[in-house]
Amino acid sequence: MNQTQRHEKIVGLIKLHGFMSIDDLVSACEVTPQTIRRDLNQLAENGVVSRYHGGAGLNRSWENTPYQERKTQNSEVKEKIAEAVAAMIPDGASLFINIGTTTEMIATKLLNHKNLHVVTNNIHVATILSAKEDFSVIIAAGEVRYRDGGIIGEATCDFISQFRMDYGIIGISGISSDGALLDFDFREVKVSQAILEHTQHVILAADYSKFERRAMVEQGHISQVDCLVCDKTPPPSISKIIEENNITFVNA
Amino acid sequence: MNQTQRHEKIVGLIKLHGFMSIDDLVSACEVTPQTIRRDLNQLAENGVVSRYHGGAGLNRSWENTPYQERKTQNSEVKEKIAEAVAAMIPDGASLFINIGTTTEMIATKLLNHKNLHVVTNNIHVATILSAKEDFSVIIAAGEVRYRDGGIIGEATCDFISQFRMDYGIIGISGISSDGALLDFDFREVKVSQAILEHTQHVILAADYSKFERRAMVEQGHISQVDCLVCDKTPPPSISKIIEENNITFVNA
DNA sequence: TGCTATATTTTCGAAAACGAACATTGGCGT
DNA sequence: ACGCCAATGTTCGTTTTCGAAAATATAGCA
Repeated sequence: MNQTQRHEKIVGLIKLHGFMSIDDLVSACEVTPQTIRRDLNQLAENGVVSRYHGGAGLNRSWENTPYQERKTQNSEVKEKIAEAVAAMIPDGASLFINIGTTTEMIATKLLNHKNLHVVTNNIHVATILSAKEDFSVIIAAGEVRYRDGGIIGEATCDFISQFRMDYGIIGISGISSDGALLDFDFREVKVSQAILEHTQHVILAADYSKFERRAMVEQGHISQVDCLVCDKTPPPSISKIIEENNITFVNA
Repeated sequence: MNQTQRHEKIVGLIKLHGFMSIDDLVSACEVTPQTIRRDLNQLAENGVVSRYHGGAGLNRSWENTPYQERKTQNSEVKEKIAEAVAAMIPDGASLFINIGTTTEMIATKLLNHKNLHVVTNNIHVATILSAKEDFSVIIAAGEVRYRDGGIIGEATCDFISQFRMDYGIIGISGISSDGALLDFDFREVKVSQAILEHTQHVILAADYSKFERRAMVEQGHISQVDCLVCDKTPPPSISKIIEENNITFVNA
């Protein structure tokens, strides 16, 4: 096996397992640790993998830096929001979870629940939750968006519409001052609308930064949600809408 | 933040990133490296994460030892088969990829291709391939099986049947001596049948061990495939069928 | 208050991993 | 055959990480 082949093999193994120690790779490739170190350093220089003391793991920025950046942006805040949302979901509930880095964080916080029935169009959420044996995880069909693992398209909407769930957990790109929910991709919006229409309790998870963000496509209105979870009290204009529509506000 | 919360946070971060170094966790949790080590050792003892020199990563056996074991079983052989299959797929082709550890390996080998159109019912394949911007990856709907990330069910079949692809890459649980293709889960079989029927060139990837394995459900017959990729020449009874049906045999 | 148990930091010697320098091997072209 | 070059193995001093033990902090309770 030549160097090129070994590099491919190493990258493959790392992608498969998430992390490989030097020792693992030594026994897999049957070369000396030194050679593996050289390989890993080269691969890390090219940005293919991330080098750590003792081995190498998946690249922090898997060709999609913007997504990974967003993922860690505000992660403290998102975590608090995610915990608050997870606390609202009882064991055995059925729920939708849509696209968004916040909803992915929520998924990780749901791993201690029991017997959840989840329908999602987020491939990462599905992967995270499918690790639990007692969960039933159903994934919607459609094209997988390379940026963030979201599944979108007409087929997705049709599929979503077959269900009627207890809870719908939705993230959002932005909220305008008149209470409109905004997003960037109209196909994603269609899916969110379908979720809004087929859910009893809609929980909107949004950190405060969303109130200042503008996005192109209108997805619905905040009056359609039953509960808003945020890290701060929203601006006055929104607060007023929340009161008028009897929306529960949770300050995480 | 108390110990329990920190443990949750650590596990969450590791699940999110695949691997976390001690330093990463120190800055994330704002405690001493010693504390992180103690936490990680505890978590590793409970089998929640895998401890490495310099940090901790996803558990090798994420509650699903059998799957991860299968994944590394015969990995040398599977890799050769996967490379052979990937070499047969031209850039820009459209293809189905079904469930199986071999097919996942094939997916990693396809990452150097360009402009592929992929329909799959394997969530891991979708995750692997969605990292490529120029691929269009479409995932089937249905329940996500916790053991191996396979998507199965009636909705899956209906969805698959909408397409008509150039190549179908299928794995298999076993092949009986009369050439019947066998599997363990009848819902998975339905999906495979749908793939067989809607594909021009069917490529069956099977290492030699499959010829000795028995499984319950009949999925089809080897005469339905156009190409068999294996690491050794099949047993005589199968070889005869291959010749009679003009099936291309590739010895990886 | 003082006691106890648990959690965390601090300290330090041992073990592991690291990188640099050098020796060895195995093509490859002249 | 010869030398060249890249890849790999080997050796060794340096840096990092590890884990045990002692010191400090925190919380609960009589």
